[in-house]
Amino acid sequence: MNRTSNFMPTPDQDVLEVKPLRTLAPMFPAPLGVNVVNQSKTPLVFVAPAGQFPGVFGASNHPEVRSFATFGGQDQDVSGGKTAAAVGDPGAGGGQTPTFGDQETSRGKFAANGTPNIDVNATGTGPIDATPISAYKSTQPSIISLDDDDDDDDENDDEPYAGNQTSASGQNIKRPSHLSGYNMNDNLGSDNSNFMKIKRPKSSYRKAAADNELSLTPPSSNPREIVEVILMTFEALRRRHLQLDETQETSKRADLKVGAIMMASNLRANIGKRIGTVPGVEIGDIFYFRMELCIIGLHAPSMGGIDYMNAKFGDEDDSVAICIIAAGVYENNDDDTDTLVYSGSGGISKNNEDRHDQKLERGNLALERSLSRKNVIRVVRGYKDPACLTGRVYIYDGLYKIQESWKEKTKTGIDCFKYKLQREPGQPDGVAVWKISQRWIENPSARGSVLHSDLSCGAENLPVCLINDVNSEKGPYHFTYITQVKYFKPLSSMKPFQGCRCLSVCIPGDTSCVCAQHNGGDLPYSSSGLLVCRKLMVYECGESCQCSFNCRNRVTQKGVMIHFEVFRTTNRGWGLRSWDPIRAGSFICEYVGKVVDDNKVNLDGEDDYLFQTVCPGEKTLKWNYGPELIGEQITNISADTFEPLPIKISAKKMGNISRFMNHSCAPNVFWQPVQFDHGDDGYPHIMFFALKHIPPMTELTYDYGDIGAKSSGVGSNRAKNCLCGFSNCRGYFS
DNA sequence: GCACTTTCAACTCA
DNA sequence: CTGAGTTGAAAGTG
Repeated sequence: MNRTSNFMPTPDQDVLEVKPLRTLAPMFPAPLGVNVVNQSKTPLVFVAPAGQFPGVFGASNHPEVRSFATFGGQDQDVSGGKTAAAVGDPGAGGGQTPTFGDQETSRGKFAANGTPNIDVNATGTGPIDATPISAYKSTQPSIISLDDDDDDDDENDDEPYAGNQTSASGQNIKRPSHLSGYNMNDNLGSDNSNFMKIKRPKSSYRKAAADNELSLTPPSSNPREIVEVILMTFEALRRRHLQLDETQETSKRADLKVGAIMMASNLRANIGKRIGTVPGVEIGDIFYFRMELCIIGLHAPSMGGIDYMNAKFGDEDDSVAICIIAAGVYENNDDDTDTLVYSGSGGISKNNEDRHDQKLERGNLALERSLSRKNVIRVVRGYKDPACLTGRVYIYDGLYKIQESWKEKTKTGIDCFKYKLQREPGQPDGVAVWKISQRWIENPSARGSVLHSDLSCGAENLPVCLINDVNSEKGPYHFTYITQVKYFKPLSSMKPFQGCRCLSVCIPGDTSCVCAQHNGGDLPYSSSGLLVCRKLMVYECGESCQCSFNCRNRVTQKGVMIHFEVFRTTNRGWGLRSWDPIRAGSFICEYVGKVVDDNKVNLDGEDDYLFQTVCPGEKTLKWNYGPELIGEQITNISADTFEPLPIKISAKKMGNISRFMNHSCAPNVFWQPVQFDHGDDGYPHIMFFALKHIPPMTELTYDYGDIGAKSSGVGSNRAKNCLCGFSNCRGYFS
């Protein structure tokens, strides 16, 4: 396999040469496209916690069957649910009608190649990206170290790209020579006081134990995976920072702090500016912080709306725009998904005195130059987060070109530059998917191809649509929709759950909260309900707790909060996806079904809907990584130490939406044991959480597990061939 | 290289 | 619940 191919322009492309304005040094060292991965490094080193789940046999429950929905089986011999998330060859799907299924497919599946499925080069005469290398800190382990020899690592050839990154003006990007600045134990005359702005209590920046040192080597040369690792690390650190900040009265803005850490540690992708697509970033990708755009190389300014750079056009240099954020700060109409009128920057001010006409400089000038140079410009659109009143979501909407520009007076009477951008043809839908799914949320009847408006018949908080826009099949085989797990013994006979005595709600940092103690001292969810870390077990507050139902430590027990649809896939039965964007760490749903007696499980024959706690692949196991960057122990579970739970749940005859989630070796969902209504840790609730940010209409998949790994051994003959086709596909699943 | 400026953030709190 | 006020990081600019 040609490991460099993802980064190289094809030789015969009409390549635009991009070079720094003020240096003569080439932007990237030869040879072009040298890969950024050092294979010799161990990927991530995890230190797994000791211990395992106590395997006590539990009792049962009086599960409440809140609804009874049945569906006639069709004559077609295709089951829903547990089938491999087969990935179609992009070219093999000929004849498919363009549907949202296709849209979804193009997002998830083509991701394996990390190659955007549009040919920017073919879309006209405009210049193209000629900075093909997705730079990544690969050769130096990112560790927190007290070891400060004050040497000048800028001359260290271990960082092949260090001296070659440039800013838009061609200046070398200043980088830290070491990470010791984060150690609050000593200052050591660090050469960059920027580090000291990152405030963390001394204790949390202590040196990581030697056996915890890791190198955050990307999992592969696939730029998509690199970007995902960067974003997952950012989010994991941000959630943890938030958690720490709550208990200590430190300042907030975990996004900025973590962004700075990752910048300083060079844990970022696509360093160096470029015109056109960014490797590993796909149209429709969603983000929740500007810093995320920053660290993956999509949009460099941390606040500014216009990203621009000097590029060479023939023999001439020109400063052109490369990416804009349209977040509705200035006046703009946002009805059309293919055109965008963007306002130049400057002029507006909070107090009216400072208001002035916009000037044709910086970003505005770059946009003007892009109009004449006709280069493509990335567009990111920002919207209010429907799930969070104060939050924002950013959606990457692909490449646009400026068609015209003009100057007009705003309502407040200042001159404002306007730029009309037109979306390049042939790109998959980005914001259009967002807009239409938002419309369905407001008005579900606008959704076409509906077979059933609510599979749950009112049992869930929100209706679950059944959709088939692929073929004539009328629905999955008969099953009963239930919303709670059915244990084989009554709940009252199980070990009781020890609750807390917090009044009103549990407060972070309250050392007397029994529930926090169960969870290792911290509340497991952030204030917005995101799971902070993956754990062996999460203990929510339950009925035996004194706190109210509004307590933050009650998330999964409140049930489904997402607008789901069960939809017909093209080649793997029925699948599950969402109309809502889902943020990493969000609760999705519970694996509901009938808990089966371990002694009988093999007598029941084949059960495609049997959930077992089989060890998942490393993408799932690595969800938390990054704690070592703030000097904490790594608490991840590894495949070697993973211990399955005795619980087995069958959703064959009764279940909920989770029975439709397909398998993938590159999943976007993971399972997490959660307890709140009994104390038998061998039989917890199996709750699903988002592994990463999931755009609307993306199929939800989790890793069914690797039966080849150390696991229960039960059902090892049940292996199915996996067709998911991702670069690291194991080839089978349980 | 340093100080300063600019900026379609992201909070908090009244 | 909204808007004003506050604290910001990165990178351009001189």
